[in-house]
Amino acid sequence: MRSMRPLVHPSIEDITVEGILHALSDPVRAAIYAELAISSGATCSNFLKISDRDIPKSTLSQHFRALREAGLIRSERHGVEMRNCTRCEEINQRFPGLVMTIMKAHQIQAAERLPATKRKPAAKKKTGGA
Amino acid sequence: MRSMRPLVHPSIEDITVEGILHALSDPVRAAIYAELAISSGATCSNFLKISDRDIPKSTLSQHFRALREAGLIRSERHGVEMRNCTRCEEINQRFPGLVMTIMKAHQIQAAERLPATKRKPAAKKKTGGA
DNA sequence: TCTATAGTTCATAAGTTACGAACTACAGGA
DNA sequence: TCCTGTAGTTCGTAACTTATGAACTATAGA
Repeated sequence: MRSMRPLVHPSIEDITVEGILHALSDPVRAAIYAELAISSGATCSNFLKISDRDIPKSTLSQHFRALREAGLIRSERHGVEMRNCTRCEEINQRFPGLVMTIMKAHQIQAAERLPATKRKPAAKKKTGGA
Repeated sequence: MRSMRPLVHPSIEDITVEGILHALSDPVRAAIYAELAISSGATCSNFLKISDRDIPKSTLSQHFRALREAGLIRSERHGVEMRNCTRCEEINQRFPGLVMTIMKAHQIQAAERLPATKRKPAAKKKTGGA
């Protein structure tokens, strides 16, 4: 009988920059992380569809594991489901601005891919033009 | 007769966050990039030894290619050698702070690995205080 | 031309990732 | 208690990626 290995959450000092970059270099994982940063507590199956793409649940489960073992998220079982939240405050203490800047860059890139008409009007800059 | 494919330098709008993160998630590539950020113009064979590790030149060549094709560096042949420099200003325009913050995080991590006596005393902060 | 140096390409072995099938874990009935 | 449904994990394996030695290209200088 196979048993279920316990969830691994590295302690803050065992989190590495390489690990964080690698985890967030995958677009599916970056999308999951971005969503969790907004809606803490989301579960694995909340992500069976990501940006019009179906992701098999075994794949999703591995992505959550990758994020968890890179130290980016914390997962907790609640009954039959798994609630996830980011560890952004801890990580930000150790690597100031790192995760935030990465997610911001992902946002910039996503905005560029949208046709201009679908983009949210950019927040007005102080130096806003004519 | 095999020919030598031309160097590929993506234009700034084809550079992706995923690509940057993936390229810099490798410790050898991050070390190369860090060094290039200081000593622009370094060549491939300047890196045959990195942090006490010997890297075969074919491997190094692939790492330079990965950095180049991710858009992080620009390589130019000068006679028999290849001079490399970062594209940090361009990238910083498009993804503000991204590369700098990543390199800073790598530095923080490297400093932690050194025994305290070997660490450079941290630069004094403006708000540095008792 | 020949020789030396710098770097690239190719073949392939080693490592990593994606995903379906089968499983564990838990909750809520009957 | 057992049964059923839902959530997520593990395993096997196919597909992909990466590292490296050997053989190559490209260039400089004698």
